[in-house]
Amino acid sequence: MADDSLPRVATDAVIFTVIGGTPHVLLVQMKKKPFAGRWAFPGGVIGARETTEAAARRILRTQTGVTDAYLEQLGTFDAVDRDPLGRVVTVAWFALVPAAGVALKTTDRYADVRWWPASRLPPLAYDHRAMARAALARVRAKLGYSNVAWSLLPKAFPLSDLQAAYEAFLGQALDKRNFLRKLLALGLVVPTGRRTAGCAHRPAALYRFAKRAPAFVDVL
Amino acid sequence: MADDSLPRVATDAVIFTVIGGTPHVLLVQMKKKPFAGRWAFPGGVIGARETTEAAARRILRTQTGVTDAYLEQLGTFDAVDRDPLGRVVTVAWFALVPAAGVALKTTDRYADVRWWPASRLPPLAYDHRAMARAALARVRAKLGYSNVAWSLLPKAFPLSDLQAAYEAFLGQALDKRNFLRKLLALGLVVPTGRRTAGCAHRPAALYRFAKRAPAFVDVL
DNA sequence: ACAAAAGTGTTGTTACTACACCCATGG
DNA sequence: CCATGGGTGTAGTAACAACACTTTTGT
Repeated sequence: MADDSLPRVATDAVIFTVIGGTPHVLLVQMKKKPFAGRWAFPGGVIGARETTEAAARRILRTQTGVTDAYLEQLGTFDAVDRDPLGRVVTVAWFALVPAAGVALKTTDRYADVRWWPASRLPPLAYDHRAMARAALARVRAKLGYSNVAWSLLPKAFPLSDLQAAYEAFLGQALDKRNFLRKLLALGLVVPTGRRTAGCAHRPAALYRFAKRAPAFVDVL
Repeated sequence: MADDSLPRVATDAVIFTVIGGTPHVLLVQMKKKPFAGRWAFPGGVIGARETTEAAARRILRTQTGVTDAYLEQLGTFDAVDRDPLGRVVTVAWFALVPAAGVALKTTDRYADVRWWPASRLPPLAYDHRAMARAALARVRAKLGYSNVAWSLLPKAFPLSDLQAAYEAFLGQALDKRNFLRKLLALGLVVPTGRRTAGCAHRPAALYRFAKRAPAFVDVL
């Protein structure tokens, strides 16, 4: 048993993706009391010589297999009674991953793992509802002033997919022409020269991000 | 002695103000080894039933007497070796206070307390240099898209003081006319009807913030 | 031929930037 | 009367928003 006077330090990972034009987050279903059956963000107490960032990367890898996603510290949640079993201070991180090629892996720690639409979450354990709100607000803002959308898409993508990702998180429709113009003018995306194939309509040009690394840009 | 396998949780407070047109931060001089004589942000391990926000408010009150400043979580710093005496995870908060009416109070914990110009800091203890960089970047950004500048000024102020605060943090000159127009158009400041007096030049109209509470606005 | 999504230009409006002179007060 | 900072308007420019039809492919 841990010393009652010292808080334990944990990490929670809020993992976002876009599925079918709407933002989704990864939730796990808890096994243990007092939240058995409840859904929550995957997380846990950090190792003795582990940083919270390393823990977040570990969780991301364990649950999704993704290793190079955009990962950012969201903030620390430390209300005294947030965990009924004792004082736990948790550092939340959020990640953006492309939906394609992610195979969710359940572990024996959890009863289930699932993508949930970010706007229709089930009741969550701990203070994870507030965490979800904060994370969604952060991602929305971040998309507007940075290039982090690269982390939501595969290396090459039709422009409509990128636009759909923006529309999904921003919750509003954007104009195709203005959107393309802006992104090209900023040098954010560049054409690969390749095209989509096998879809029942005109093939789309594939683009890639000029930089797949965080940068500040006025997208909107 | 604390259990070596459990990190301790601390808070550090990065307290900003504007003095003579340049941004300053509050630093304390450490007494104890291994950083005796070094400057650092005031901070310390949190109480058993204390949140990091409460701790930050306590530190702010203790060092400056200020109780109602804008306070925001900056982020958590948790490199394994950031404290040579053992694992300490610290949650940094930053505050904005008006220079006028702040009487710095030293405590017996520290050898000295002083305002330092944010661009010319002495060597700092721990990872506080990185903390300072992050805090300054955050404040700069925040001033651009929010009304938090209210926390840097007294309740009534001449417009030139507000402009000086912006210029101090942004590091660039702004145009008087454009600045006033923008703030009025946004409804961010309103004239009080009163004027400055006793200065050796034309008296300035005093303004106040429409809201002295956090809000999002496109200032720049 | 039809369905489905891709691609492509122009125009009006708005917001931003740049800029210089006179005014009120204290000493 | 002089020094100091306060106060005020306009015009050019650049960015943004709104908008509809044609093209290419698969079935």
